[in-house]
Amino acid sequence: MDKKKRKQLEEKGFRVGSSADFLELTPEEEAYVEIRLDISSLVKAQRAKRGWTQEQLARSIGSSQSRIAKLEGGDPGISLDLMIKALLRLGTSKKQIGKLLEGELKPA
Amino acid sequence: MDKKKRKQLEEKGFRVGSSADFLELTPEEEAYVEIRLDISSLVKAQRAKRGWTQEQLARSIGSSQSRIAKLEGGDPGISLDLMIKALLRLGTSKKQIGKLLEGELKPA
DNA sequence: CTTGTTCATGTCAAATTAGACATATTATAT
DNA sequence: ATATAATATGTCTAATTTGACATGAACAAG
Repeated sequence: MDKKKRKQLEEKGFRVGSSADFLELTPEEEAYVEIRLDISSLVKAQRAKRGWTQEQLARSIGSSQSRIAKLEGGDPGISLDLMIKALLRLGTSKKQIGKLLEGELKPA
Repeated sequence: MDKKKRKQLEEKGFRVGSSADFLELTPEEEAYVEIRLDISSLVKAQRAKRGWTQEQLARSIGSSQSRIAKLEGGDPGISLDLMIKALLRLGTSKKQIGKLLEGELKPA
C-alpha cells in the first residue's frame, strides 16, 4: 500500500511532476513511480504524435476521457494495465516500450 | 474488458500457457498478453535465481503466497502493477525490464 | 463576449483486484 | 508410506480501479 503514501503527499500539496525522486521513497518505490511516469508520458507523446484527442483514444479502448486525462497526469489511481493498453492502441510496440524503460526512447 | 474473453476461454478448457498467440486476439490484445506473460515469467525466473520462496517474496511486498502463485501462473486477475513491484523487489532494474520487453533478456 | 473544442478534476456505483485463509497438489526427503 | 516444504487453486471481504458523468478551466475562432 505505498499508493496511499503518494496520495497523501499529493493531497498535502505535493505535485508528482515528471520526476519523483524526492523524500521518503525507497529505491524500489522510486523505480516504480519512475516506470509509471515514463509510460504515462509516452502515452501523452504518442497521442499527440497521432493527433488524437483524449476522447478518441478513450473511446478506442473502451475508456473515458477523464481517465485518459488522469493517466497522462500521472494519477496513481490508474493501473499500468490501462496505460499499456493505451500505448498499444496508439501503435506503440512492445519493443518500443522496452526501449523507453531502457532509457533509449525519449518521448518526442 | 478483454480479460473476460480470456477468462471465458480458460474456463472452457483452454490453457493460456507460455504463448498466447491463438484465435480471436487482435494484435494489440496479443501484445498485451505477451507483455504480461513475459513479465510474469521473469518474476518466476528471478525469484528462483534468488532462491526465494513465493511466501518470502509475497511477505516482502506485503502480498500473499497465493497471489504470487497466480502471478507466476499468468493469471489474468493479477495487475501489471503487482508484477512490477515484485520484479523490483527481486532486484530487477527498470533497464532489465526494458531489455526483457525488447526481447534481449531471456528469462534464464 | 459568446461558442465550441480540448483537457482537467471530482464524484458515483459497478467491476476488478487486493490480501488472507483454507485446502489441494506436488516434490523431496527419511 | 509419512512427513515436510513449496507451490497451486479456490473462496471470502475489503480496497482499489473502472467507465460514466458533471463541471471547470484554458484556449481559439467567430
